[in-house]
Amino acid sequence: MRVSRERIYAAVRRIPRGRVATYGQIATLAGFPRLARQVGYALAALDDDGSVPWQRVVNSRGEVSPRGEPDAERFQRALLEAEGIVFGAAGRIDLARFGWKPRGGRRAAPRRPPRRADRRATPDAYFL
DNA sequence: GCAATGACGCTCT
DNA sequence: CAGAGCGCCATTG
Repeated sequence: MRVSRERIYAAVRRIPRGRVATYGQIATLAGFPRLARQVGYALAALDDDGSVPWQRVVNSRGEVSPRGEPDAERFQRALLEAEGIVFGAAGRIDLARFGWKPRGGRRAAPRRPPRRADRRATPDAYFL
């Protein structure tokens, strides 16, 4: 399946002013569950003409994602604060309060059963 | 074509 | 709660 940037931008445009959504959330809304990285990539490639409120997309911990340029990060934070969003002491946004909860539309698809993340070291490996 | 990279996210330590 | 590891996959060199 091909990831469409337009669909990602369309989902971002749905985020109301004064609220934020996570990369994963946008990916799901755009129809590409688990492709959160692609969302960030699409936003990075965005040429900021003001038509897409990219500043309203944050990571799952409610913080502005670190970027190469620290300036861009502060700029994003300033934009959000201008919309009335409050940052906590740890530089995080309370998603329970400012997170966007889309009404209707696409509901969360049933999550695929988590895979074992534990296949790194077998007991034998320790025996060397 | 192959390897590295990254505005992410989840699990296990 | 913080860090480390790994899966994810479009882009880039």
